[in-house]
Amino acid sequence: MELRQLEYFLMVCEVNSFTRAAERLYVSQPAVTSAIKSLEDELGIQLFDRTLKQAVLTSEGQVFYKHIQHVMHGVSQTLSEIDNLKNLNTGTIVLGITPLAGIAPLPQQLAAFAEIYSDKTDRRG
Amino acid sequence: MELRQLEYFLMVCEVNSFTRAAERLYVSQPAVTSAIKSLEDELGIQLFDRTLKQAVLTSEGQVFYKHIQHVMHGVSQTLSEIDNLKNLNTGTIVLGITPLAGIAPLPQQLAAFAEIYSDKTDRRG
DNA sequence: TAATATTACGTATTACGTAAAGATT
DNA sequence: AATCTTTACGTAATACGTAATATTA
Repeated sequence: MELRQLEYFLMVCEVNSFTRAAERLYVSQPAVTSAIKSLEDELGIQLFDRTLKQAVLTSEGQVFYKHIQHVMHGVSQTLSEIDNLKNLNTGTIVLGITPLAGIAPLPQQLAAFAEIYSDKTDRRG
Repeated sequence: MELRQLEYFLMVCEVNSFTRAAERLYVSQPAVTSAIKSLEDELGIQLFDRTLKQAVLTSEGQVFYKHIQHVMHGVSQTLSEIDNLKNLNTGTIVLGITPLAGIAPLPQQLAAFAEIYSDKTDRRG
């Protein structure tokens, strides 16, 4: 099971069509068919009913859908948080000071840092 | 980002070593190195500090770890639920009856079904 | 030097697109 | 007939293992 397959799966669920899902994912229809098929094979269940004009979830597919929605939401949140870390919107600064260095230059350095990131710094006292 | 990479990542976190993670995953060390490295490249952050003898999470790695734990737990739950569905431990039976068929044979048929799956049937009235 | 992680490289797997065929209304 | 899905197949990308190299205590 791969995230790519799950992504394709959610898209097919949303648009109820392999063709339209492929369009939105910017891949070919066969790519979607193949991904969903291998997913079904691995899970050992059929996810969609293709007998109708629309691709509609089977009852098992519905169960899978609910779970996978949560999983992919978690993935999204993870990537967002990582992006925040990279942009320094979130983060923790660890200060280490040796006795010899002294604390004399500290206030000035902290002020300089806060100045640079003035729009992003949360000054707690 | 792929589930395989996340699986490798969690294992390295657990054992604090690429070598031991590889052993537990039944793959070679280079496979783990490569998977983690491509994950780091894609995320744009460094997940582990390798300067020490042990592979230890960076601060960003710790954030990623917490999120991914939840994601993978969700994946596990999903697979468990699907297994339950396949084993008929969970499921919904939809009954459809046409007027012509009549309801006369129904009680007998339901009784027969409940008999077969007596250990798994939740009879609600 | 002993233990650990990385790099190099050849092989096998597979995701993809194009083209053709099958299936349902 | 028209629309949607699947199958066939060739190509490009990549996951893996073995072997060699680098790095740190």
